[in-house]
Parts: sequence; C-alpha cells; structure tokens
Amino acid sequence: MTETAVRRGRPGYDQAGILEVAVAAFNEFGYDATSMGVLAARLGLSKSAIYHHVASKDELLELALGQALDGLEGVLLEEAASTGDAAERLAHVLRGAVRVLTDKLPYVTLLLRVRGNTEVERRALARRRAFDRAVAALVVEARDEGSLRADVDPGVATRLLFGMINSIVEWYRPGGAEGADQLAEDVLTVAFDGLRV
Amino acid sequence: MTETAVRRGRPGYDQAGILEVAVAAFNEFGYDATSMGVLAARLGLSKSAIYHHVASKDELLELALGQALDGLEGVLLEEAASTGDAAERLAHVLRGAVRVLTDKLPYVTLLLRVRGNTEVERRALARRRAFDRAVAALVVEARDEGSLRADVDPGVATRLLFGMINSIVEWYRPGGAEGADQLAEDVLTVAFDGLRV
DNA sequence: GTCTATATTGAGATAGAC
DNA sequence: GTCTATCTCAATATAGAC
Repeated sequence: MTETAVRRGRPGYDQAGILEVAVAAFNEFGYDATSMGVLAARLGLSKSAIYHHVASKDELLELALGQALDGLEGVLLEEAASTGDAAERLAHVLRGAVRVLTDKLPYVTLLLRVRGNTEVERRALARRRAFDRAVAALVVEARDEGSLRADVDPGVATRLLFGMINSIVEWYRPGGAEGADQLAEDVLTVAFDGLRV
Repeated sequence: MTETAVRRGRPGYDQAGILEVAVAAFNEFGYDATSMGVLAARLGLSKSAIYHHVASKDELLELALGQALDGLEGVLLEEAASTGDAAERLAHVLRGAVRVLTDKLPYVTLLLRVRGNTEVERRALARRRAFDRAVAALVVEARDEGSLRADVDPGVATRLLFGMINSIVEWYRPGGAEGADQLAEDVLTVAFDGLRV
C-alpha cells in the first residue's frame, strides 16, 4: 500500500488497461480513424495522459499485435502440433487457431486488419505470414500422405481454411449461442467433410 | 473531335478513371490512411483537380461501394438464383459471388473492409447485410429440404461460407495460377464435400 | 498519473486564374 | 480539366505544472 501498486477501480490506468480500451476503439473505428482524442475521451483521460503509458499511437498497435501473434505462434509450439500424422497435426493447429481467435478476439481482430502501412505493421505481417506458411506446409504434408484430396491446390485449400477461420473475428462474440469449442468443431466439420449430407 | 469527348491516353481523366486509381490506393493503404494528397500524386494531378470530378473523398468511396453492391445484388436477380431446389440455387449464388469478387476485385475488396464510420459506409453495410441475409435464407432452405447437414447451425454455416469466399479478395489476383472459374469450383468442393478424401 | 496549454504538421476542401 | 495558392480544422505529440 506504500510504493507497491495495488490496482483496482478505473482511473489510475496501467498500460494493459490503456491497451484494452485502445484496441476496442481501433476495432470499432479502424486504427487510422481512431484519434488519440477519442481514445482519451473513452478512457476518461486527457490526450497527454496516454503518453505517460505509451510513447506513441504506433506503440499501442505494436503491443496489441504482439498479443495476437504470441498466441498464434504458441499453438505451433504445443506438443500436439508435432505429434501424429499430418492430418492430426493440422486439425490440432486449426483448432488452436480458433481457440486463440476466440480467446484474444480483439487483438487478433486488429491483427487481421493490418495493411502494412508502417514498420510496425510490416513486422507483424511478416510474423503472420510465417504462421500461415507453417500451416500451408502441414496441408501439403497431409495431402502427400493421402489424407486430403489432391484435386484442390494445397495453396488454395490453405487460404480457404484461413478465410473460414479468420472470418470468425467478424461475428463471433463470447457468450453467444455458439461456444468457442463447438465453433472449432464446426470449422473442422466443414473443412474436412463439407456441408452436404 | 470538337465538343464530343474522344477519350484516350491518361491525362484528361474522367470520373471512372479517377475512381479506378483511387480504389487501388484505398485498398493499398486503407481508405482513411489515403490522403487526397497521395491520391493526387498517383493521378499525376493536383488535389484540386480531383474535386472537379467528385465532390468529396466520401463520394469516391460511395461510387466504389456501389459498383461492388450492384454486382452482388445482380447475382440474386439472375434466373438461376430462383430455379431448382435450394441446394442448386445456393450453389449458383455462391458461384456468382465468387465471379463478382474476381470480376470487380478492387471494388469488392474495398466493400469488405468498410467499418461503418460514416453514413455512406453504413448504407453500404446495410445493403451488404441484406445480401448476406438472402444467402442465409437459402442455406436454411437447403438444410430443411435435406440437402445440407443439420448438425452445423445454418447461421454459422453461412458465415463460414462467406468467410471462405470473401477471403478471396485477400490473395486472388487475375492472371494467376488459379483461374476464377476453377476457384469457384474449389470453393464449392470444399464447402459441400470438404477436403478429406 | 494526470492536467492545461501549445507547437506543429498534414488533412480535406475552396477560390479563382488559365 | 487542371493549376497555384490558401483556408480551416483536427491530428499527433510535447512542455511543464500539480
């Protein structure tokens, strides 16, 4: 209670608290369209108070993108990502990606909208592409072992898979009718078996 | 050659020419991040020259979104969109959506990134949602007639379908390895039959 | 940790000549 | 149809007090 921070209530933000509000605003209006002014208003602070916690608007973005990318890369490091045949490993990674999307929804949402305008954005895109490439390699492996159909190009298949998964950030909201686990199962069902009866 | 416009070459833009360049820039940097200044530079014009063709930056966006939405809504008006059983109609609309995406790629790309910050954007989102709802109704119908599996919620299924299709704007480029028709077939294959052999 | 200024830059848009 | 100014406003960021 003397020097050590006992964090409660609202005013008296720490960096994580600033970041959470900022990311929500970035997702609502878009990063560029969100001024430090409206951010300050949402925080109930003055603009300059934000600069006590972060050096720039850019740094807010960098911190947020790091959250998302750490989560995704973490999936590839899990044991099940390198255990079993390629189809099993692919299923694990897809399930893991859905889990990270739903767990860190705002951060991943922001990541998926980054265009590469700044150095920070370009570094994030590079990390994201590396993740995508790892999954693409799994798809090729799964096809080569005979688990996946050969009449759809693996590159196209990977992109359609990511299209399905990444689009989740556009509509999934925690506490909705569909839970995150059920959603991951649905994604795998459609991806592997399709919608036809 | 006297009063009538004989349009050739580059300088001496008409509205469509301005729009084409503008949309390319909007897609590259994002709408908000694209200033009228960089737009003018790309056109090889002064900023004020742009205002001879359009009233505002907002109007450029409105014209572009109209192109995309007209195309998508047109698919629903085609005869095959109301002929046959629900699964056949659904297949036609999905194929049509892919065709519009690839034909009007830059315009649809822009549409899919709109957040709803301005009146123009909100009107576009409303039209887009109406299109989505029409497809969702087809999915429900196809499930009810027994063509689609009942163990995936139709709302989720529709969103995953759109996720797959809409993501095409992120990577499809005309003249690439995969043609637009083959791509539409791949989408239908994954959507209906899945990737598993 | 937050405030009230304020510096500075670049945005969207207009006026009026050619 | 395009130009060279120029207006006006809002943006990011800083200075320095409390």
